[in-house]
Amino acid sequence: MHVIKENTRQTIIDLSIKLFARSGYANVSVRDIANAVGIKPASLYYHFDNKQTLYLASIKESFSLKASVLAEVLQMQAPAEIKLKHYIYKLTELASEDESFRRLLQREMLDGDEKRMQYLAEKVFQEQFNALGMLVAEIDPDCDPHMSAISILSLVLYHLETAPIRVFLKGHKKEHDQVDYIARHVFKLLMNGLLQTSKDAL
Amino acid sequence: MHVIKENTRQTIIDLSIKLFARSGYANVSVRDIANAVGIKPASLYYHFDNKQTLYLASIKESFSLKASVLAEVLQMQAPAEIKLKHYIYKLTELASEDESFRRLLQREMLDGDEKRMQYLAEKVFQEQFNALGMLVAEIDPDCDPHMSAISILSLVLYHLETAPIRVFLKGHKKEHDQVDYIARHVFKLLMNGLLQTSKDAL
DNA sequence: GTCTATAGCCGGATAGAC
DNA sequence: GTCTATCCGGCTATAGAC
Repeated sequence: MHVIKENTRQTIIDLSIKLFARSGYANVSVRDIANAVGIKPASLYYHFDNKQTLYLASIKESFSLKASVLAEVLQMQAPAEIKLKHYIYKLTELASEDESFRRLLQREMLDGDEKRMQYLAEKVFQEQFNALGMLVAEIDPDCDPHMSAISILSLVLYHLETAPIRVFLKGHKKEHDQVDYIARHVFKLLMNGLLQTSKDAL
Repeated sequence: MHVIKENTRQTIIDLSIKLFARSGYANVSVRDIANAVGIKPASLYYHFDNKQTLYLASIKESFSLKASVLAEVLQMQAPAEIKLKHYIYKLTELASEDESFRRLLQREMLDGDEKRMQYLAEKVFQEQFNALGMLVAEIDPDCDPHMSAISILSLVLYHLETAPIRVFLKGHKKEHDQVDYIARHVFKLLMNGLLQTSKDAL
Protein backbone atom coordinates (compact mmCIF):
# COMPACT_ATOMS: atom_id res chain seq x y z
CA MET A 1 0.00 0.00 0.00
CA HIS A 2 1.45 3.30 -1.08
CA VAL A 3 -1.17 5.39 0.74
CA ILE A 4 0.64 6.26 3.93
CA LYS A 5 1.59 9.88 3.59
CA GLU A 6 -0.79 11.20 0.95
CA ASN A 7 -3.67 11.00 3.41
CA THR A 8 -2.18 13.96 5.20
CA ARG A 9 -4.18 15.87 2.62
CA GLN A 10 -7.39 14.18 3.75
CA THR A 11 -6.55 14.76 7.39
CA ILE A 12 -6.08 18.44 6.67
CA ILE A 13 -9.46 18.63 4.96
CA ASP A 14 -11.27 16.76 7.73
CA LEU A 15 -9.86 18.97 10.44
CA SER A 16 -10.40 22.10 8.37
CA ILE A 17 -14.07 21.25 8.03
CA LYS A 18 -14.34 21.00 11.77
CA LEU A 19 -12.45 24.22 12.46
CA PHE A 20 -14.01 26.34 9.72
CA ALA A 21 -17.47 25.15 10.78
CA ARG A 22 -16.84 25.98 14.41
CA SER A 23 -15.25 29.40 14.06
CA GLY A 24 -15.64 30.62 10.51
CA TYR A 25 -13.10 31.33 7.81
CA ALA A 26 -11.65 34.51 9.28
CA ASN A 27 -11.33 33.10 12.77
CA VAL A 28 -9.35 30.03 11.80
CA SER A 29 -5.70 30.67 11.03
CA VAL A 30 -3.47 28.48 8.96
CA ARG A 31 -1.52 28.04 12.18
CA ASP A 32 -4.62 26.64 13.92
CA ILE A 33 -5.15 24.05 11.22
CA ALA A 34 -1.48 23.07 11.12
CA ASN A 35 -1.48 22.67 14.90
CA ALA A 36 -4.56 20.45 14.77
CA VAL A 37 -2.98 18.26 12.10
CA GLY A 38 0.34 18.16 13.92
CA ILE A 39 2.49 19.77 11.24
CA LYS A 40 4.04 23.20 10.74
CA PRO A 41 2.14 25.91 8.81
CA ALA A 42 4.70 25.87 6.00
CA SER A 43 4.05 22.16 5.41
CA LEU A 44 0.41 22.87 4.79
CA TYR A 45 1.37 24.93 1.75
CA TYR A 46 2.82 21.82 0.18
CA HIS A 47 -0.71 20.35 0.00
CA PHE A 48 -2.74 23.46 -0.76
CA ASP A 49 -1.88 26.64 -2.63
CA ASN A 50 -3.43 28.92 -0.04
CA LYS A 51 -6.08 29.24 2.64
CA GLN A 52 -8.92 29.92 0.17
CA THR A 53 -8.20 26.77 -1.81
CA LEU A 54 -8.21 24.72 1.35
CA TYR A 55 -11.53 26.22 2.40
CA LEU A 56 -13.09 25.41 -0.96
CA ALA A 57 -11.89 21.83 -0.81
CA SER A 58 -13.41 21.58 2.66
CA ILE A 59 -16.91 22.75 1.78
CA LYS A 60 -17.01 20.64 -1.36
CA GLU A 61 -16.10 17.58 0.64
CA SER A 62 -18.64 18.29 3.35
CA PHE A 63 -21.58 19.18 1.10
CA SER A 64 -21.17 16.57 -1.60
CA LEU A 65 -21.41 13.69 0.82
CA LYS A 66 -24.74 14.82 2.29
CA ALA A 67 -26.28 15.76 -1.03
CA SER A 68 -25.70 12.32 -2.51
CA VAL A 69 -27.20 10.52 0.47
CA LEU A 70 -30.35 12.65 0.30
CA ALA A 71 -30.70 12.30 -3.46
CA GLU A 72 -30.70 8.53 -2.93
CA VAL A 73 -33.65 8.65 -0.56
CA LEU A 74 -35.67 10.46 -3.19
CA GLN A 75 -35.09 7.71 -5.76
CA MET A 76 -36.80 5.17 -3.55
CA GLN A 77 -39.86 3.42 -4.97
CA ALA A 78 -42.82 4.24 -2.71
CA PRO A 79 -45.98 6.35 -2.39
CA ALA A 80 -45.25 10.08 -2.28
CA GLU A 81 -46.22 10.61 1.34
CA ILE A 82 -44.03 7.75 2.51
CA LYS A 83 -41.11 9.07 0.50
CA LEU A 84 -41.59 12.52 1.97
CA LYS A 85 -41.67 11.09 5.45
CA HIS A 86 -38.44 9.23 4.81
CA TYR A 87 -36.79 12.27 3.29
CA ILE A 88 -37.67 14.46 6.26
CA TYR A 89 -36.41 11.88 8.67
CA LYS A 90 -33.14 11.38 6.80
CA LEU A 91 -32.55 15.11 6.42
CA THR A 92 -33.17 15.66 10.11
CA GLU A 93 -30.85 12.82 10.98
CA LEU A 94 -28.01 13.96 8.73
CA ALA A 95 -28.22 17.60 9.75
CA SER A 96 -28.55 16.68 13.39
CA GLU A 97 -25.57 14.36 13.61
CA ASP A 98 -23.22 16.51 11.54
CA GLU A 99 -23.03 19.91 13.14
CA SER A 100 -20.08 20.90 10.99
CA PHE A 101 -22.07 20.41 7.81
CA ARG A 102 -24.92 22.47 9.17
CA ARG A 103 -22.71 25.32 10.30
CA LEU A 104 -20.72 25.41 7.06
CA LEU A 105 -23.99 25.67 5.17
CA GLN A 106 -25.17 28.50 7.41
CA ARG A 107 -21.88 30.30 6.91
CA GLU A 108 -22.04 29.90 3.14
CA MET A 109 -25.56 31.38 3.08
CA LEU A 110 -24.14 34.42 4.83
CA ASP A 111 -20.78 34.87 3.21
CA GLY A 112 -20.65 32.78 0.07
CA ASP A 113 -19.98 34.86 -3.00
CA GLU A 114 -22.21 34.60 -6.03
CA LYS A 115 -19.85 32.34 -7.95
CA ARG A 116 -19.72 29.85 -5.11
CA MET A 117 -23.50 29.97 -4.64
CA GLN A 118 -23.98 29.15 -8.28
CA TYR A 119 -21.52 26.29 -8.06
CA LEU A 120 -23.21 24.85 -4.98
CA ALA A 121 -26.68 25.23 -6.45
CA GLU A 122 -25.87 23.62 -9.78
CA LYS A 123 -23.28 21.04 -8.90
CA VAL A 124 -24.27 20.01 -5.38
CA PHE A 125 -27.90 20.67 -4.52
CA GLN A 126 -29.78 20.93 -7.82
CA GLU A 127 -30.56 17.24 -8.30
CA GLN A 128 -31.87 16.77 -4.80
CA PHE A 129 -33.83 20.00 -4.87
CA ASN A 130 -35.55 19.13 -8.14
CA ALA A 131 -36.50 15.70 -6.89
CA LEU A 132 -37.94 17.18 -3.72
CA GLY A 133 -39.96 19.68 -5.74
CA MET A 134 -41.36 16.90 -7.91
CA LEU A 135 -42.26 14.92 -4.82
CA VAL A 136 -44.34 17.71 -3.29
CA ALA A 137 -45.94 18.36 -6.67
CA GLU A 138 -47.07 14.73 -6.58
CA ILE A 139 -48.75 15.35 -3.23
CA ASP A 140 -50.26 18.66 -4.29
CA PRO A 141 -50.21 19.26 -8.06
CA ASP A 142 -51.30 22.87 -7.61
CA CYS A 143 -48.55 23.96 -5.25
CA ASP A 144 -45.42 25.97 -6.02
CA PRO A 145 -42.72 23.28 -5.90
CA HIS A 146 -39.85 25.72 -5.33
CA MET A 147 -41.53 27.38 -2.36
CA SER A 148 -42.72 24.11 -0.90
CA ALA A 149 -39.33 22.46 -1.17
CA ILE A 150 -37.71 25.39 0.63
CA SER A 151 -40.41 25.24 3.28
CA ILE A 152 -39.58 21.62 4.02
CA LEU A 153 -35.88 22.35 4.32
CA SER A 154 -36.56 25.39 6.47
CA LEU A 155 -38.71 23.54 8.98
CA VAL A 156 -36.02 20.96 9.59
CA LEU A 157 -32.89 23.06 9.38
CA TYR A 158 -34.12 26.11 11.27
CA HIS A 159 -35.10 24.00 14.25
CA LEU A 160 -31.50 22.83 14.44
CA GLU A 161 -29.96 26.22 13.69
CA THR A 162 -31.88 27.90 16.48
CA ALA A 163 -30.96 25.32 19.09
CA PRO A 164 -28.45 27.66 20.83
CA ILE A 165 -31.14 30.22 21.60
CA ARG A 166 -34.14 27.91 21.90
CA VAL A 167 -32.80 26.38 25.08
CA PHE A 168 -33.43 29.74 26.73
CA LEU A 169 -36.89 30.24 25.28
CA LYS A 170 -40.13 29.30 27.01
CA GLY A 171 -41.46 25.79 26.63
CA HIS A 172 -38.16 24.22 25.62
CA LYS A 173 -37.93 20.51 26.28
CA LYS A 174 -35.14 18.03 25.67
CA GLU A 175 -37.21 16.27 23.03
CA HIS A 176 -37.16 19.36 20.88
CA ASP A 177 -33.63 18.51 19.83
CA GLN A 178 -34.27 14.85 19.06
CA VAL A 179 -34.41 13.61 15.49
CA ASP A 180 -37.66 11.64 15.88
CA TYR A 181 -39.51 14.47 17.51
CA ILE A 182 -38.46 17.09 14.97
CA ALA A 183 -39.13 14.88 11.96
CA ARG A 184 -42.55 13.88 13.26
CA HIS A 185 -43.52 17.49 13.99
CA VAL A 186 -42.44 18.67 10.55
CA PHE A 187 -44.20 15.87 8.72
CA LYS A 188 -47.42 16.41 10.62
CA LEU A 189 -47.30 20.14 10.01
CA LEU A 190 -46.78 19.60 6.30
CA MET A 191 -49.66 17.16 6.10
CA ASN A 192 -52.23 18.91 8.26
CA GLY A 193 -51.06 22.41 8.98
CA LEU A 194 -51.48 23.59 12.53
CA LEU A 195 -54.84 21.91 12.71
CA GLN A 196 -54.08 18.65 14.42
CA THR A 197 -57.12 16.85 13.14
CA SER A 198 -57.34 13.64 11.17
CA LYS A 199 -54.94 10.84 10.39
CA ASP A 200 -51.75 10.32 12.36
CA ALA A 201 -50.52 8.59 9.20
CA LEU A 202 -48.23 5.96 10.74
CA MET B 1 -30.12 72.45 20.58
CA HIS B 2 -27.09 70.86 22.17
CA VAL B 3 -27.33 67.61 20.21
CA ILE B 4 -24.80 68.25 17.53
CA LYS B 5 -21.78 66.18 18.42
CA GLU B 6 -23.11 63.53 20.80
CA ASN B 7 -24.93 61.85 17.93
CA THR B 8 -21.56 60.78 16.63
CA ARG B 9 -22.18 57.85 18.95
CA GLN B 10 -25.43 57.01 17.18
CA THR B 11 -23.80 57.39 13.77
CA ILE B 12 -21.12 54.95 14.83
CA ILE B 13 -23.72 52.41 15.92
CA ASP B 14 -25.80 52.76 12.77
CA LEU B 15 -22.83 52.26 10.49
CA SER B 16 -21.48 49.43 12.65
CA ILE B 17 -24.77 47.57 12.30
CA LYS B 18 -24.48 47.83 8.55
CA LEU B 19 -20.84 46.78 8.42
CA PHE B 20 -21.01 43.96 10.99
CA ALA B 21 -24.12 42.60 9.27
CA ARG B 22 -22.48 42.67 5.87
CA SER B 23 -19.11 41.19 6.71
CA GLY B 24 -19.18 39.77 10.22
CA TYR B 25 -17.33 40.78 13.35
CA ALA B 26 -13.91 39.51 12.37
CA ASN B 27 -14.01 41.00 8.91
CA VAL B 28 -14.81 44.53 10.00
CA SER B 29 -11.90 46.45 11.44
CA VAL B 30 -12.13 49.43 13.74
CA ARG B 31 -10.43 51.28 10.91
CA ASP B 32 -13.27 50.35 8.54
CA ILE B 33 -15.88 51.71 10.91
CA ALA B 34 -13.93 54.89 11.57
CA ASN B 35 -13.54 55.45 7.84
CA ALA B 36 -17.26 55.02 7.28
CA VAL B 37 -18.06 57.50 10.03
CA GLY B 38 -15.43 59.92 8.82
CA ILE B 39 -13.28 60.03 11.94
CA LYS B 40 -9.94 58.51 12.93
CA PRO B 41 -9.79 55.11 14.67
CA ALA B 42 -8.48 56.67 17.88
CA SER B 43 -11.55 58.90 18.12
CA LEU B 44 -13.78 55.88 18.11
CA TYR B 45 -12.26 54.79 21.41
CA TYR B 46 -13.56 57.97 23.01
CA HIS B 47 -17.12 56.67 22.45
CA PHE B 48 -16.63 52.95 23.05
CA ASP B 49 -14.18 51.04 25.26
CA ASN B 50 -13.33 48.50 22.59
CA LYS B 51 -14.56 46.67 19.51
CA GLN B 52 -16.58 44.10 21.48
CA THR B 53 -18.52 46.77 23.34
CA LEU B 54 -19.36 48.50 20.10
CA TYR B 55 -20.55 45.24 18.60
CA LEU B 56 -22.82 44.55 21.57
CA ALA B 57 -24.32 48.02 21.39
CA SER B 58 -24.99 47.42 17.69
CA ILE B 59 -26.88 44.14 18.03
CA LYS B 60 -28.91 45.42 20.97
CA GLU B 61 -29.97 48.43 18.95
CA SER B 62 -30.85 46.38 15.89
CA PHE B 63 -32.75 43.59 17.67
CA SER B 64 -34.69 45.61 20.22
CA LEU B 65 -36.39 47.73 17.61
CA LYS B 66 -37.77 44.76 15.68
CA ALA B 67 -38.82 42.80 18.75
CA SER B 68 -40.97 45.61 20.08
CA VAL B 69 -42.76 46.14 16.78
CA LEU B 70 -43.61 42.42 16.56
CA ALA B 71 -44.74 42.20 20.16
CA GLU B 72 -47.18 44.99 19.40
CA VAL B 73 -48.83 43.08 16.58
CA LEU B 74 -49.49 40.22 18.96
CA GLN B 75 -51.36 42.48 21.38
CA MET B 76 -53.93 43.32 18.76
CA GLN B 77 -57.55 42.46 19.50
CA ALA B 78 -58.73 40.01 16.84
CA PRO B 79 -59.53 36.35 16.14
CA ALA B 80 -56.49 34.09 16.41
CA GLU B 81 -56.21 33.28 12.73
CA ILE B 82 -56.35 36.94 11.75
CA LYS B 83 -53.70 37.80 14.32
CA LEU B 84 -51.49 35.04 13.02
CA LYS B 85 -51.92 36.27 9.50
CA HIS B 86 -50.96 39.77 10.53
CA TYR B 87 -47.97 38.56 12.51
CA ILE B 88 -46.66 36.54 9.58
CA TYR B 89 -47.07 39.47 7.26
CA LYS B 90 -45.37 41.91 9.61
CA LEU B 91 -42.49 39.54 10.33
CA THR B 92 -41.95 38.95 6.64
CA GLU B 93 -42.06 42.66 5.97
CA LEU B 94 -39.62 43.60 8.74
CA ALA B 95 -37.16 40.84 7.95
CA SER B 96 -37.40 41.54 4.25
CA GLU B 97 -36.76 45.27 4.40
CA ASP B 98 -33.97 45.14 6.97
CA GLU B 99 -31.27 42.87 5.64
CA SER B 100 -28.84 43.98 8.32
CA PHE B 101 -31.15 42.80 11.08
CA ARG B 102 -31.57 39.44 9.39
CA ARG B 103 -27.87 38.92 8.86
CA LEU B 104 -26.93 39.99 12.38
CA LEU B 105 -29.44 37.47 13.70
CA GLN B 106 -28.00 34.73 11.50
CA ARG B 107 -24.50 35.58 12.66
CA GLU B 108 -25.54 35.52 16.30
CA MET B 109 -27.07 32.05 15.87
CA LEU B 110 -23.73 30.89 14.58
CA ASP B 111 -21.27 32.70 16.78
CA GLY B 112 -23.12 34.13 19.75
CA ASP B 113 -21.74 32.84 23.02
CA GLU B 114 -24.04 31.34 25.62
CA LYS B 115 -24.21 34.46 27.76
CA ARG B 116 -25.28 36.58 24.82
CA MET B 117 -27.85 33.97 23.73
CA GLN B 118 -29.38 34.00 27.16
CA TYR B 119 -29.49 37.78 27.18
CA LEU B 120 -31.15 37.91 23.77
CA ALA B 121 -33.64 35.19 24.66
CA GLU B 122 -34.70 36.70 27.95
CA LYS B 123 -34.43 40.40 27.34
CA VAL B 124 -35.23 40.74 23.66
CA PHE B 125 -37.25 37.84 22.23
CA GLN B 126 -38.99 36.18 25.17
CA GLU B 127 -42.11 38.33 25.28
CA GLN B 128 -42.80 38.04 21.60
CA PHE B 129 -42.02 34.33 21.53
CA ASN B 130 -44.40 33.58 24.40
CA ALA B 131 -47.19 35.54 22.80
CA LEU B 132 -46.69 33.71 19.53
CA GLY B 133 -46.80 30.36 21.33
CA MET B 134 -50.05 31.32 23.05
CA LEU B 135 -51.50 32.36 19.74
CA VAL B 136 -50.85 29.02 18.06
CA ALA B 137 -52.15 27.24 21.15
CA GLU B 138 -55.37 29.14 20.64
CA ILE B 139 -55.60 27.79 17.11
CA ASP B 140 -54.66 24.26 18.11
CA PRO B 141 -54.85 23.60 21.86
CA ASP B 142 -53.11 20.23 21.48
CA CYS B 143 -50.00 21.46 19.69
CA ASP B 144 -46.54 22.03 21.11
CA PRO B 145 -46.38 25.85 21.26
CA HIS B 146 -42.58 26.02 21.36
CA MET B 147 -42.17 23.86 18.27
CA SER B 148 -44.99 25.56 16.42
CA ALA B 149 -43.68 29.05 17.14
CA ILE B 150 -40.26 28.11 15.83
CA SER B 151 -41.86 26.58 12.76
CA ILE B 152 -43.58 29.85 11.93
CA LEU B 153 -40.37 31.82 12.31
CA SER B 154 -38.46 29.25 10.27
CA LEU B 155 -40.83 29.35 7.32
CA VAL B 156 -40.53 33.10 7.01
CA LEU B 157 -36.89 33.66 7.88
CA TYR B 158 -35.41 30.72 6.02
CA HIS B 159 -37.02 31.80 2.78
CA LEU B 160 -35.20 35.09 3.13
CA GLU B 161 -31.94 33.59 4.36
CA THR B 162 -31.71 31.26 1.40
CA ALA B 163 -32.35 33.95 -1.19
CA PRO B 164 -28.68 34.03 -2.34
CA ILE B 165 -28.75 30.38 -3.37
CA ARG B 166 -32.42 30.07 -4.32
CA VAL B 167 -31.95 32.32 -7.33
CA PHE B 168 -29.85 29.52 -8.85
CA LEU B 169 -32.26 26.72 -7.94
CA LYS B 170 -34.94 25.34 -10.25
CA GLY B 171 -38.31 27.01 -10.33
CA HIS B 172 -37.17 30.31 -8.91
CA LYS B 173 -39.39 33.24 -9.75
CA LYS B 174 -39.18 36.91 -8.87
CA GLU B 175 -42.31 36.64 -6.72
CA HIS B 176 -40.52 34.25 -4.39
CA ASP B 177 -38.74 37.17 -2.81
CA GLN B 178 -41.79 39.40 -2.41
CA VAL B 179 -43.33 39.98 0.99
CA ASP B 180 -46.91 39.25 -0.07
CA TYR B 181 -46.07 36.03 -1.79
CA ILE B 182 -43.98 34.65 1.05
CA ALA B 183 -46.46 35.62 3.76
CA ARG B 184 -49.36 34.14 1.83
CA HIS B 185 -47.51 30.88 1.20
CA VAL B 186 -46.52 30.52 4.84
CA PHE B 187 -49.99 31.26 6.15
CA LYS B 188 -51.61 28.80 3.79
CA LEU B 189 -49.11 26.10 4.65
CA LEU B 190 -49.72 26.62 8.34
CA MET B 191 -53.46 26.45 7.91
CA ASN B 192 -53.80 23.57 5.48
CA GLY B 193 -50.47 21.83 5.20
CA LEU B 194 -49.37 20.91 1.70
CA LEU B 195 -52.90 19.88 0.80
CA GLN B 196 -54.27 22.90 -0.96
CA THR B 197 -57.88 22.11 -0.29
CA SER B 198 -60.58 24.23 1.33
CA LYS B 199 -60.86 27.86 2.35
CA ASP B 200 -58.60 30.55 1.02
CA ALA B 201 -59.28 32.23 4.38
CA LEU B 202 -58.42 35.79 3.53
C1' DG C 1 6.98 16.09 2.77
C1' DT C 2 8.29 18.49 6.53
C1' DC C 3 11.16 21.61 8.73
C1' DT C 4 13.24 26.63 10.49
C1' DA C 5 13.30 31.27 9.71
C1' DT C 6 11.49 35.32 8.29
C1' DA C 7 9.30 38.80 5.28
C1' DG C 8 5.58 41.99 5.14
C1' DC C 9 1.08 43.34 6.21
C1' DC C 10 -2.88 44.50 8.98
C1' DG C 11 -5.19 44.32 13.24
C1' DG C 12 -6.69 46.48 18.09
C1' DA C 13 -5.44 49.61 21.20
C1' DT C 14 -2.90 53.60 23.77
C1' DA C 15 -0.31 58.24 24.64
C1' DG C 16 -0.53 62.71 24.46
C1' DA C 17 -1.10 67.15 21.66
C1' DC C 18 -4.74 70.31 20.23
C1' DG D 1 -13.96 65.15 20.81
C1' DT D 2 -10.77 64.49 17.46
C1' DC D 3 -6.26 64.33 15.99
C1' DT D 4 -1.10 62.19 14.89
C1' DA D 5 2.01 58.80 15.94
C1' DT D 6 3.15 54.44 17.38
C1' DC D 7 3.44 49.87 19.81
C1' DC D 8 3.02 45.15 19.32
C1' DG D 9 0.95 40.94 18.22
C1' DG D 10 -1.03 37.80 14.84
C1' DC D 11 -1.77 36.82 10.18
C1' DT D 12 -0.65 34.58 5.27
C1' DA D 13 2.79 33.20 2.59
C1' DT D 14 7.63 32.24 0.85
C1' DA D 15 12.75 30.71 0.78
C1' DG D 16 15.59 27.26 1.28
C1' DA D 17 17.71 23.40 4.26
C1' DC D 18 16.97 18.51 5.30
